Amino acid sequence: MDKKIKIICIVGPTCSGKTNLGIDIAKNINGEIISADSMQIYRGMDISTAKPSIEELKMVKHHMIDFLDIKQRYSVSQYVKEASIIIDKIVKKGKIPILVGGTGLYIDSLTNGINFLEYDKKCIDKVKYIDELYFKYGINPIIEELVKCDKKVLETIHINNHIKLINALKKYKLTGITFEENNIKSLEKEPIYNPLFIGLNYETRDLLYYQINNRVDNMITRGVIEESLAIYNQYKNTEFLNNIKTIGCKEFFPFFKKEQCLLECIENIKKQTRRYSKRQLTWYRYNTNINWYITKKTDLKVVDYIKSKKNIEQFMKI
RNA sequence: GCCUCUGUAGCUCAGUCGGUAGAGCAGGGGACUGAAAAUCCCCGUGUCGGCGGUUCGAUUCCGUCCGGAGGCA
Repeated sequence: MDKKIKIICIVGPTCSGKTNLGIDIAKNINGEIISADSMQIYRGMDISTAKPSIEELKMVKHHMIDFLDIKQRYSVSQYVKEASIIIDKIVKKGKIPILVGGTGLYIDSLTNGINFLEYDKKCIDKVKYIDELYFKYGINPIIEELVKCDKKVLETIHINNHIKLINALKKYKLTGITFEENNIKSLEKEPIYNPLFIGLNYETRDLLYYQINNRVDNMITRGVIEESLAIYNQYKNTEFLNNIKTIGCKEFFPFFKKEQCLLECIENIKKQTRRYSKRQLTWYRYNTNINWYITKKTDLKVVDYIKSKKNIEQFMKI
């Protein structure tokens, strides 16, 4: 009955041990890893995005990692499209696809089979005026246009969330249908994947935060400052600098500009990472299919791998 | 030892001319469909240092004790 493609998804907040577990599992069940991380896609930010090491990358084949220039923009729709092709290839080789990553939107969009409507590339120019409008006059003209074409979206998206409002208007202009209609349409096709979710987390928030703080200190000794400086120097006078959203990289820019002392930047990275992990947990909370492995210890690898292995074996038999 | 200042939320501090208190930060919760490590929304009860006194009523005034900072010996 179930012809869906079995796929293992390892999720959890940053610092919870996803990378290690993913590699362990992949080695044991003949799998390949598809990263689901919106920042590890970029080249040049190895330490700040906590990419797997060169040794780890040699152990197991990794995809969707380290392939894009910082100048390039990326999006969920591209991710779903490209990851799907890769998964298909892995399965055809007789191997197991293992999705590992912290970007909940990417994972859910893929596993829920969200179908993003294709835009006509010629149309993208038609939508540029929206950014200009916003730049010149702020959010009001955007709202005025939305009132005319997609009033309902204003009930869904908060008025202060300008990015989403702008995107909603662009979406309408590109597809001719409302935000809600787009969402319904995107779910019309049955998902082709059957995911097994494995979630990693710590027993207390304090422990998670302790791990995060430690990791940041560790990144410093491993050379994130140098790594970030190289990026800063390369893009400092360009528009691309603002595109860099990576926590653990962008926070150093005020230091390089001599606007902030180093210690402040480091503390800020810790804080931003803590907040990020909290947002990740909020994202995962609603997904009741996740099999959580909660630990008191700071090393999740051994015990939890054994537990998840049993789970995986069962899952593969179905 | 004496004098002065000080003790209020996890932290830094407002404030109440006596009617039991509020900001920032930290933190917590939530949303999320083409930027998602992004973006946005919501959340402040705490022995007002302890114990007494005055008062209908004290975190506020007075006394005393205990912290902390500074000054004089």
